[in-house]
Amino acid sequence: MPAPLETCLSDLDCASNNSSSDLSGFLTDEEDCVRLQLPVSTSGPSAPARRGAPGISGASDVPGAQDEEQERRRRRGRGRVRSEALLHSLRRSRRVKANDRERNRMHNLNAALDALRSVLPSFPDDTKLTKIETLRFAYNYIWALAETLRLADQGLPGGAARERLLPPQCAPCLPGPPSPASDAESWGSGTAASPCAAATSPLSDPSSPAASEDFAYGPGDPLFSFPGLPKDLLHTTPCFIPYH
DNA sequence: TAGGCCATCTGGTCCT
DNA sequence: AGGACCAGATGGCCTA
Repeated sequence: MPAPLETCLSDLDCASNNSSSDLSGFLTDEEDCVRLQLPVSTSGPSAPARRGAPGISGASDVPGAQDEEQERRRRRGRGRVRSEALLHSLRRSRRVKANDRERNRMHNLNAALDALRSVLPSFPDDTKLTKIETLRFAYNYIWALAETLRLADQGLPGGAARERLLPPQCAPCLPGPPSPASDAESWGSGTAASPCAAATSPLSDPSSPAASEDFAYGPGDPLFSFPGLPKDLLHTTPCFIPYH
């Protein structure tokens, strides 16, 4: 008893899961027809012996014009079924290969995402950013770094610029994600009580979209912070990735 | 148990 | 024609 179609297809899936995208040769005539529980082509020397095989046809082998016509119809029918099966199998093989490519593509995408995570300031141990968090955080990080450079280029004397941008109190102020509550309190406030109050707040920067409600992360979001940069600056870092 | 995140499959669309 | 890309669907795993 040949394996049912579903089994054959799942076999194909298993083959693809083994990263075996080479499916050439799986569509050979008889083998495929057996696998797909379909009639084998009647062409060729072995065809007559297959006539009348169980499950294919109940026709007799008695010669005659009527029988020949029936046989021709039968052969045409078998051919159609066979071609449909081959078409189905062809589609299936293409799908399997496409799945393989898609899987590989997503693996590459994830590898790139891992590479991005690796260059972002690290969070506490065992904390892995999700995909969307990684993208948003990276955006914020780049924005903050660019903002730092921009401020540094505004003619502040070297040491002063650095001190203003990175006041000593702020250097260690973000060893990890701050609590949302404290973030919310310091969001854009720039109060004198803040250890980072001296830092420039880009919130006043008209080019900063930080205040827009369209942005994903608010002041309470831990992804607004990372070590080594002024808190005020960090907390006003925009994120252009809107919520849906 | 509900919700979030993820991997995978799938069909459609666009591009080369 | 075949590959890349995309978005929707689905099911598994984990956590609050």
